[in-house]
Amino acid sequence: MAPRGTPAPGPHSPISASLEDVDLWTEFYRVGTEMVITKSGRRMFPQCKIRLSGLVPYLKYVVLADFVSVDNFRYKWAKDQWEVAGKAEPQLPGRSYIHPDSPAYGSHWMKEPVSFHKMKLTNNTLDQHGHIILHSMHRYQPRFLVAQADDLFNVCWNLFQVFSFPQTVFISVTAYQNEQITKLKIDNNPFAKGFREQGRKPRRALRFSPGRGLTKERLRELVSSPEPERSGLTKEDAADQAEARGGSGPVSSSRFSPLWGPRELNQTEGPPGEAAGTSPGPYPVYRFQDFSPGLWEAVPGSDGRPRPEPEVRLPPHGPPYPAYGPEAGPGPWLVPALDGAAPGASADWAQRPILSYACW
DNA sequence: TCAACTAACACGTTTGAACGGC
DNA sequence: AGCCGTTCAAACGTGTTAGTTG
Repeated sequence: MAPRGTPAPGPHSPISASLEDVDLWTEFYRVGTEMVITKSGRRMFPQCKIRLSGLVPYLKYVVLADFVSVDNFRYKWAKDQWEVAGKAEPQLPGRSYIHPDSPAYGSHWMKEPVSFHKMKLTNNTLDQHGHIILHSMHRYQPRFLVAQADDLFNVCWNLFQVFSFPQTVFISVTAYQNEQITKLKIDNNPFAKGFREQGRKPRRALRFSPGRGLTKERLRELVSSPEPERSGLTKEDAADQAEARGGSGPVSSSRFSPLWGPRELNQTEGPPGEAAGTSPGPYPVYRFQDFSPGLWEAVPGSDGRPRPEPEVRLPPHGPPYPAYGPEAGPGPWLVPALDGAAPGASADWAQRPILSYACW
């Protein structure tokens, strides 16, 4: 237990954070990182993992992550690149992922990299699992927040710092668009090892797939249908499927160009791997707009009385990293410049509450 | 017509319970 | 009884894929 009244880090605390696997992130970033989001929630790859330093070892901290939209556009994949498809969908109620170790002593956080690998992304706006809700085909960037706190419900919001990393910008998708990203993921994600070998067996040659609009009624119809086939699946097809699953079927070729391989990174283009903490000092006071009441209701011994609004300071502008518009170089993005704003700057950055909805 | 979405699938990894040996 | 290592099955996470929606 941290001794109360211990001098806390000053406004210019030396807390810093660096991104782990920065080379991998950079490699993904250079191709145009896509993160799959699903209704049931999908983990991120590469993983969000940061290394913290400069914390006071005997003080407790809460570490959390949230996501901010990078711009106000919706994107589409056309002609092998991302193009703006229109205005962004209205922002969803923000959710934050509180690291399950929170709160923990500074020494704990600094002992090893802080991993957010259990964090999941979803496009289900009605999600009740506490996953991070995002719109598909939008660009987002994770932010990492470190706040001094003895417990989750007694956070010292005057002493927090926000970290973000330019190479973690991604576009949320429901299915991969860029084959290069698919290849990168398969090559680097151990869970995708089954897709790494060219000799993998063809699957589901003519498998029944319910698809998006299958209702229970329709499913019942199909199941109870006297027809010997579903979705055109004949006995011969079924036999073919069985054969394919049995391992004696033809070998499917890789969907990827043999020319695609590890890219040599241009270090001069790569964004810095370490984020400067956004010191709370000079930022205007920001108040919560949508702090989940449920969070407060969960406080042990809560008396139900309204609590004072915690104060949060946010950076006045977008994160201090290079723009991602056309000026940013031959990246994968085709983004019109914003009027009166730096290309790629986050128009909503200062409008997004921190910890608007916490989940863990 | 087509981009976007969904969910079952095969396959590999991770996790944790059960077990045996010391 | 407690610890440690091994085994094994279930759970989990992955990209693929084809049907469906709008």
